[in-house]
Amino acid sequence: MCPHRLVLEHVTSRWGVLVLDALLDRPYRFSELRREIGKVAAVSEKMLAQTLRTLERDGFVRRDAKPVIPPRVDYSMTELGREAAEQVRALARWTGVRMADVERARAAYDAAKESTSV
Amino acid sequence: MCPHRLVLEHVTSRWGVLVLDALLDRPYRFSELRREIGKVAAVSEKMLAQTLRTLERDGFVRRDAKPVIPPRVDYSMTELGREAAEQVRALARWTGVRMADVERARAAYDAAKESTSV
DNA sequence: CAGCATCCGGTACGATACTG
DNA sequence: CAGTATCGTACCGGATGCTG
Repeated sequence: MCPHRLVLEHVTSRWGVLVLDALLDRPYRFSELRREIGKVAAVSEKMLAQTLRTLERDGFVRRDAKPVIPPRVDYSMTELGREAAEQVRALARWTGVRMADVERARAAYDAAKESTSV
Repeated sequence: MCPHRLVLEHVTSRWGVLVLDALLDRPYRFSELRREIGKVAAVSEKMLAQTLRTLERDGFVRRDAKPVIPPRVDYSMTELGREAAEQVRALARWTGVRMADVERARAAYDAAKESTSV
């Protein structure tokens, strides 16, 4: 399987999309980011950490851990990540814009199914 | 959860990406499409059928079943689907172009981990 | 050929508890 | 605060067999 397909899956993954979208606007601390994303969909600590690590490893997200007590870790976008995030956001926006068409299509589809089954 | 997030997930799903990409070039019959996608990654009949149904319901794919024996079903893109597919393809292309950067980032990340753990 | 029904294993994911 | 470790589950997705 093509290696770049995996990268695409990381970027378009459930939480990857939301992380990229949030970090595109400004850096976030861990819990802060969790709360921000939580406005849209509840993400567990585990999945957020995992997603961030994956994106960091792929070079999309920069992790900046300050050696202080209490711990403080800031996440921000790299230039590479910014390019990815912009495309992801464009696609996300597009789905928003076209949502009405999608729902119309769904209604038509469901209506057609209904008439054949009854 | 925002409804358009679901649409995004359909479009960027494992097989959704490949289906959209293939149908962007030309219409396909079911098994033909399965073979075409199979060049990249093996998809089961079940998942292909499921993916196609979802994309059809969302109004991205047009399904044209001819009432003949043996059955013949052609799948093609709607205008809405074409818009989505083009963005998905652009993102897929981008990951291909930037793959070298990603791999360099991964090597750096793994090397850093290695030195701290040893 | 197209595609639905069924079963079944892997893993993605969430909840909770614990650590530095 | 920022995670890791562990556990339990729900669902994704594959294999197989059957129908029109």
